[in-house]
This record gives sequence, structure tokens and C-alpha cells, in this order.
Amino acid sequence: MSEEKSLNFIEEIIETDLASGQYQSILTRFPPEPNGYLHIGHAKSICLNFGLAIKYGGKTNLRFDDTNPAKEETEYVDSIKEDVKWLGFNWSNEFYASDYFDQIYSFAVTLIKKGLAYVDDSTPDEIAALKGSPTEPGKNSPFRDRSIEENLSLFAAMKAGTYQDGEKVLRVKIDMAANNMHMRDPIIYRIKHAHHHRTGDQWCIYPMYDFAHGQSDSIENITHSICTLEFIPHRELYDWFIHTLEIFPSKQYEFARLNMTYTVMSKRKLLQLVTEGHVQSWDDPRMPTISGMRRRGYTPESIRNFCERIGIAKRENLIDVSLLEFCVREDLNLKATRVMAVLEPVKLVITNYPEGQTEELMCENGPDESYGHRKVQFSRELWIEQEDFMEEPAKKWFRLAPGALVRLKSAYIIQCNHFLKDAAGNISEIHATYIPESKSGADTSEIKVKGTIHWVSAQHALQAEIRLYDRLFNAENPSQEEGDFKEYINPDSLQIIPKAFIEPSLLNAAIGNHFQFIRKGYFCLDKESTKEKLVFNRTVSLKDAWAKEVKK
RNA sequence: UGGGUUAUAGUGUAAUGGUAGCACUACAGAUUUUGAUUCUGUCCGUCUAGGUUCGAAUCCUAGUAACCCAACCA
Repeated sequence: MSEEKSLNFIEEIIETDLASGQYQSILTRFPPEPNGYLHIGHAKSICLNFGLAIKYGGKTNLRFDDTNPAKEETEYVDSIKEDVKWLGFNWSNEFYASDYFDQIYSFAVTLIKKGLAYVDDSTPDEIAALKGSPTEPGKNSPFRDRSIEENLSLFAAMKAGTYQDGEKVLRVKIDMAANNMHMRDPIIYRIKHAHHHRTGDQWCIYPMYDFAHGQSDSIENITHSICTLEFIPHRELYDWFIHTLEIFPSKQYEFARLNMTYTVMSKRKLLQLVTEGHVQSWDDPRMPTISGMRRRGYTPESIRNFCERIGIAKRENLIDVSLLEFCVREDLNLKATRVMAVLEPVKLVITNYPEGQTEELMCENGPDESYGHRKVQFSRELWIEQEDFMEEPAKKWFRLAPGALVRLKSAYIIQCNHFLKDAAGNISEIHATYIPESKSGADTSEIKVKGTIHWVSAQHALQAEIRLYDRLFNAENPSQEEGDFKEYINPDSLQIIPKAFIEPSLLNAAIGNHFQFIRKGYFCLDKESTKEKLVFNRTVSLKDAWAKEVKK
């Protein structure tokens, strides 16, 4: 009866640790640096860390890795917290690496006292020169053998603000010939006279990542410290510090970060897109940021589901964005209220429907009765999509054409018998007759039609701006193409329809509501929308079998 | 070319010496008052070469490819 769900490699480790009694319960952490906005790659890490804790009855801390005051800001802290919450996760504790600055400082003093750390006066160039290369061993710094007393007083002076930025660093004494470059006397403290978003001007020396991250994990008793593959070379140092300082033995495990087709995922590149104006902002709906996806209309559930489906492993991957789109359609199909909107309108006149007459029709809000109904006004003049009419119908065309019959969704079957063209030769008006006995829900006409199209009553319709989004890049993996990734930006990633016609019920739309504009896709209200000027974003289109047919 | 990590359908991910499975994609069909949804089916895979074994994606040997590592970034 037991349902065998295979475990990823981290779950296996955890189950082993739990089974052996190594740990009673697990404690994970999500440790962003507050220097930018979270993106879908972070969502993978968030879902992993929080998901593991939930699955195994443990807890997860949110810890900001704020050891570089030059880059970090409270604005980012706030957005990160908002995004994690929105994704649906609750952290047990909100911590900051800066909470531990005193303790980390004393760890450094401990290392000095053990003769394992020294103050180095070398310039960055000198340090780099003595570092060697992956194929050549490094050489010891001339300052490597300073006495413990001298190091202690020098380090205290560094802390006291005696020196300028870059004048001195504290390094740990390991092995300048190590194969692992990170073990060649890594720098653990640098001087930075910068204002920190939390500690203000209290400190002018700050620990490096390697001397803050593992220490913070250990202080918090994190059992499983999960990070991405590029930190593998840091693990040896991570373990060295824990061992040498004799502190709680947190363990680091690494998984492959998420890459997705037709986008970029590095903070640096995303920042460039914003600052150089290729997108409007960090929360531009085309961005792979959590805030961008939220604004676009993605749901937390769909993102969590996506993260579940992509799996956790150690090999490089490039996930097809169509999987993300599948996840959001799957969720929105259940949640979105069905409404009608005409994006590229052409007038349809029902010549045998009395002028001035209107009637209220009942339309379903969703795929079954449980979604309820709403009233929609029908009248003689309607808007329909230009693309739903073909003067000379193609093969397998089910929609409107001269002489053809289609159903107007939730209304009547009509037959086209005439159309007008403007001076430019475009279809300007379509005339049809309706079949009164074919009324939706009370159809006694016994006519079967293959096509159903959506519509909006012209006299009742509201206008709205509709924004359609396409992939941001034309290359599957822009970062890996030749030249600058920005050369591959899709110039048509945003299409604005300034005046679409939408049904009046949409006046009550609120941020966070999800709609399916029948046959056109899933949409949501944009944050820039007002009652005077409604703005909708297309989250994702519907699958379109006809479009594929046309391509053939 | 020093060290590290990884190789399973188009894309991801399982199978822990015993029938290579699942999801997405693509394709075909059924249903449909959304050419949506739903349902059915099809195509397609163990990096290479040797070896061990009754039996290898899995173990061994030798290759090959991709990614990561020389920031006072994280």
C-alpha cells in the first residue's frame, strides 16, 4: 500500500541522518544576500529548504547574508521577505549574519591566538601574485609569520578604524600550495569604512563570506546547509573552520541551480536589464523575478509545483520554460474566472436582432457549476475578434466566414451573410443573422456547429489596455551564446493593446484576481490599473491547436 | 594543461547488480457551447571503448564532453 516516491539525494541524506539518530530534527536556512530581488532560481532554493523542513518536521530560518555593506540595502530585505511569504513559507527565525559580528570577531581572535591567522599588509595585487594559479603553488606572504601578539594588536587596530580601506586584511594560515585555491590562506576580514544597513557605522571591518556563512550556520545549529554547486570548493574551508573553531558541525550540501530557457538568471544580468531600460523595473512582468512573476499573474502554487517537478540533482540543467507555463495553466485552469474580452475587435451586426433590444444571458464563470454564473448583456451590435473571421476560409476552419455558422459563446448560433470593407480593404463590419431557437441552454434548433467564438456587446463593453508578453530573449540560453547576452533580447517581448473591449463585470477586478479571457489566455489586473484606465496583463496564453495547424 | 563536479528520450528527473519508469515537449486520435480543459495513444534514451557477472544505467579500467575554482563579492 505504501506509495514509493523516490527521494532526491538530499532527502536521502536527511533520512539517513534522522534514522541514525545523528539528528532528532532538521534545521535548514534560506540565506539570501540582500543586494537584489529574488528570482525563480531562488524560488527553487526556497522550496527546497522550507520544503525539506516541512517534510521532515523541522524548521527553517531566514538569514540575510549581509556581510558586504557596499551592496546591501533594507529595500532588498523587505522585498525578499515579501517574496518568501508570498510563496507561502514561514520562517522560524529572521536572522542576519550581522547579528553575529561580535561572535565572528571573537572567532577570528581565537584563530589568531591559535597562531592560525595573521594580518597581511600586502596590496590586493601582491596577494594575487603570491596566490599562484591552479597549476602552480602559491608562495607565503612576507607577513605570514608575525607574532600572535602583533597580529592581535594589529587586528584590534583594524577594528578600531586605524587603517584605511584596503590597507590590511586578516588571513587564515592554511596552505599556499593547496590544490584548492580557497585553501591558500584565504582572507577572512577586510576593512570597509561603509555604512551598514543594520549595524550602521559600528564596524569598519567585515568578515568575508567564508568566515561568516558557515559560522552563522553553526551558531544557529543548522543541520543541513544547502547551497548551489559553485560553492563546492568552499566546502573544504567551511569544514576547516568548523573543525578548527570546534563549533557545531553544520554540513554543507550542494545542488544544481536552476537555468531556464529564453531568460537569464544572474542578478548582475537582471540588474543590467533594469538599469539599461530593457525592461521597466525589477517587477516587470517579463522578468524571472518573483515580483515580476507575481505581477504577471503567476500563482505561488504554480511556482511551488514547478519547483517540485524540476527536481533536485547535481547536474547542469536548462529547464524548458514550457514546463513553467504548463504549471501555471494547470493551476489557473482551476482558479480563473471565465470572462469575455475582445482584443482586436471587428464589429458584428446581427441584422435580424431588433435595434435597441438587449437581453441578459447567463454565462458560466468556470468549468463546472460550482463556479457559479454571471449575467452578460447581449445586443444587436457586438465586438468579435478579427481573427475569428476569414473571408476565404482555410481548410478545417470552424469559425466565421461568409455563409458559415458559429455559436456565440453562451448566446446564439449565427450565420454570416454579408461583410463590409473599408477603403484600405480591411474587413470593417460583419453582418449575420441569429437563430432565435438556438439560445444557449434552451437550444431547440438541432443545429450543430463546430466553432464557438467569444464576443462583447458593443454598447456595454468597457475599454481596457491589455499587455501581452513574450519571451525576453530569442536565444534558448542567451548567456551561452556568442557575444553579449543583450544582443539576443527579443524586441517584441511586450505588445500593448491600448483599446481592447472587455465585458463590464471586469470593472470589479482586483489585484490578485485571475481571469481566463475565454479563448485568449489567462489575465490579471496590473498594479498600474485604475478605474479610469483598466490595465490587464496576460499571464500566459492558452494552448492553441489552431495556431499549430496554421503553421503547417 | 592542477583540482573539483556531472554525464539516462528534445527537456528535466527516477531506477541504489534483476522488466529503463514518470512529467513536460512534439505528434496522432476521442470528447468539447473555449481549436482550452479532459481522455487515449505514438515517437524518442543509459557519453564512448573495453572488462567483471547468469545478469550492468548501476561495479572495474581507459577515454570523451560539459560545468566550477586563482574577487579585500556572495
